[in-house]
Amino acid sequence: MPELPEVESARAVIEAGALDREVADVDDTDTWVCRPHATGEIRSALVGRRLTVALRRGKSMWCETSSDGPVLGIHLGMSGRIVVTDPSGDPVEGGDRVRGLTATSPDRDLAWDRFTIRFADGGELRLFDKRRLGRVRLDPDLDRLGPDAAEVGVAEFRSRVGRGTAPVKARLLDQSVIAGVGNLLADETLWQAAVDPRRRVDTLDHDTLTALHRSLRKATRAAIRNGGVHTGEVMEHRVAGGHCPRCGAPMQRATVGGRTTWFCSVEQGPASG
DNA sequence: ACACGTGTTATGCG
DNA sequence: TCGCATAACACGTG
Repeated sequence: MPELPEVESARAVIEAGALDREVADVDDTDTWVCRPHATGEIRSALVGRRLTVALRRGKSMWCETSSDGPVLGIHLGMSGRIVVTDPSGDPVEGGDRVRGLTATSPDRDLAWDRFTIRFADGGELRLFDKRRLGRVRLDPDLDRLGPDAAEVGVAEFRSRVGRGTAPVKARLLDQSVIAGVGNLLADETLWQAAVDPRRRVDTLDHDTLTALHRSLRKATRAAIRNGGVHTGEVMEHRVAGGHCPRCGAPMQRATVGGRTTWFCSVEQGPASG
């Protein structure tokens, strides 16, 4: 799930529930997820401190810590979720509302908790991640991320996305170009703008890039508002036998930018967009 | 049993 | 060195 909208929800949960609480203990024993740190390294850096602010850029989020402590970087990967609980153990509302209750259910598989902060008040912040592709690290390097997809202005969007010769979808997925767009949000954006995902960016004119920017902002904000990228208009039609919800033509499948891609065979065909 | 996947990154090639 | 494509990563799910 985690693309920009889901990460923003996770950040908001941390902001609403995990700040200004003293860290009593940390479980950082999963050194696959807590890379490249040795067990105990993140723990000793955080115990006694408090998270002071929760920030996000694209799909990366991070927390600053008190007393000039290190920055705690968290990336959800493909399946990570953040759960914050109050002193009585109940989850803070606001995130994890997409689907699957296992992250918050009391009988969840504890092996899927890959990183846990225990607060002195008894509550916790957990990274729940079945696939283990999430990452937790101190002082993450964020320099290679492009501007946030929800914030980037149209002129910068056109100049960055329009550079090069890659297919437009691959360009949208490149986090160093624009940060936050994943496979589903890219398909939704391209469908909204009626642009062929396979089209090279050097064939896109000024107005098409402008339309893409508008569609991206619209799709991103709608997804944040509605609870995730799965709420996009074309999402349920990304299946074999699916049809374009606008014109009724068959949806077409291809691999673009290394990812499964669904698009309208007519409106997003080679002769359009 | 087997293919697939919402993300990132190392590697290879022109 | 740059831009781009692909494989690999871990592992649950259909």
